[in-house]
Amino acid sequence: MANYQVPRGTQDVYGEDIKKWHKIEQLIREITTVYGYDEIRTPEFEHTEVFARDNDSSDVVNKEMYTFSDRGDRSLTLKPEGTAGIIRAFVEHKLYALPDMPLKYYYISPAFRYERPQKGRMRIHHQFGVEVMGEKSPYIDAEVIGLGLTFVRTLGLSNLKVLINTLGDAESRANYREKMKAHFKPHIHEFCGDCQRRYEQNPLRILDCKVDQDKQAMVDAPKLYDSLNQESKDYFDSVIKILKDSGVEVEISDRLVRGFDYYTHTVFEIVSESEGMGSQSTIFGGGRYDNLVKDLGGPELSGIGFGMGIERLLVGLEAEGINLVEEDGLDVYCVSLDEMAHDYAYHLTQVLRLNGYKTDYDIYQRSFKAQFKTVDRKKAKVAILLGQDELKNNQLILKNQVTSEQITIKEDELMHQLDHWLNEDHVCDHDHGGHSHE
RNA sequence: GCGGUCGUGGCGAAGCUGGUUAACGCAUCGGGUUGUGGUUCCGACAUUCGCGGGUUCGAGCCCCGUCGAUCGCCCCA
Repeated sequence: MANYQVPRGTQDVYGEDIKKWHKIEQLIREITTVYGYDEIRTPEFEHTEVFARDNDSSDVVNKEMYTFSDRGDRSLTLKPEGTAGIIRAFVEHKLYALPDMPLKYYYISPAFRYERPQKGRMRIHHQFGVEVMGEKSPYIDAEVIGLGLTFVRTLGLSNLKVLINTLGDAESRANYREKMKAHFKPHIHEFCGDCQRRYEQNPLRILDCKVDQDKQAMVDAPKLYDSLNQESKDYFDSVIKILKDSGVEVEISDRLVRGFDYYTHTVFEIVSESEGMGSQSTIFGGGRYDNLVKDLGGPELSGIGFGMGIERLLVGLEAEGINLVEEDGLDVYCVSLDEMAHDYAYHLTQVLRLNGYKTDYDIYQRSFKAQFKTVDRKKAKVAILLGQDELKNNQLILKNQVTSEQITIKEDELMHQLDHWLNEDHVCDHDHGGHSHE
């Protein structure tokens, strides 16, 4: 039996939902513009090695990638995240040679991950993300986090928590890694299978474990911060200070490690604390990466970025009862009373549309009553009534649906009257519909 | 990848221990004497219960499989 459902973990977006997406995308463009970020678009798939680098042991890379063969022996992978492809482009086009560092990019892109779907977790989801590459400064870290926060707050989210941590530089991490291995060595057999695997591959991630959270060895585990060298500590302290000085309340979370192995120094996660997020509460998260550019064949340049799941953002907005889209009704609806008037209604509708009025008419030539119901349902502000008598005398009946005022006018007065009703009343309203009739 | 719940018209949702007309609400459409709606009244609207197979004289209700959703784990946006 053919399966004509959307594939698992994917969805169609239409109706009210697509309007929310438009709103979000519009705000992304506005805010990134103000912050000076340019858009970058990279392919939906890359050579597999762009994502699967030897030193990355994350689950996303290890078991969730959509990898396929490109007819020959080339292995390609649908992008599971946004950063790697952008770094690849950064290196490939030698963008680091451009005059004004750092380079600031944003993207809106699908991401593909083979996972078990859940609320706020799809097999195709979309990320809004930014990357700032080529310079390393605590001000940049603060700016990136601030940009993301400004964005979600502008949309209306307020029930948020900003978690932040540092992984330090390579030296500090190596140092910590040894301490962790030494600490867990006598106890590791008591831990879950995942932890035992992490112990070998990336001991830092043991801290992420939810199962063994309460074990004594976990509680006593060495703190990452204590293994940091002075430079790493200073860097982190600066980031925190700049954030606090700019009014961002952060919660330092020394258990925050994050899934991708390429992070160094600052890592952060902005979570929604609203009920109804399911078990996926991170709205956006990211961190700094000192080695990724080099790993992808470029020079030793640092970068930082975040990824924000738009589907998950939508869940968060829903959870806080935020309505992004207000219904905007028609400006005008043409009601016609017989066949001749109907023909006239069609032409009048076109004229009004060309003049920038959102106009519709009844294509079915239904009854007067039915047409008026549509006037209501479509929230038309003005109804134009067309009948034999009016046609004969070159007149139109205009009914203002807001005030219920009804007047009969000459045909050539129409534009003036509509302008009066629909525009002049709102001269103080900066957010008017944007009619383009001069 | 593991465990739980669920899947009935555009939407929400009944359906008793399997029995034959698949409630009800919202929305939609038509009408209440031919040119004024949002109220109200009347009427219409699922050859069919995610899909496939099985048990049975008979299944939306039972069994198996499958697809999907959802919750928790894992992981992440």
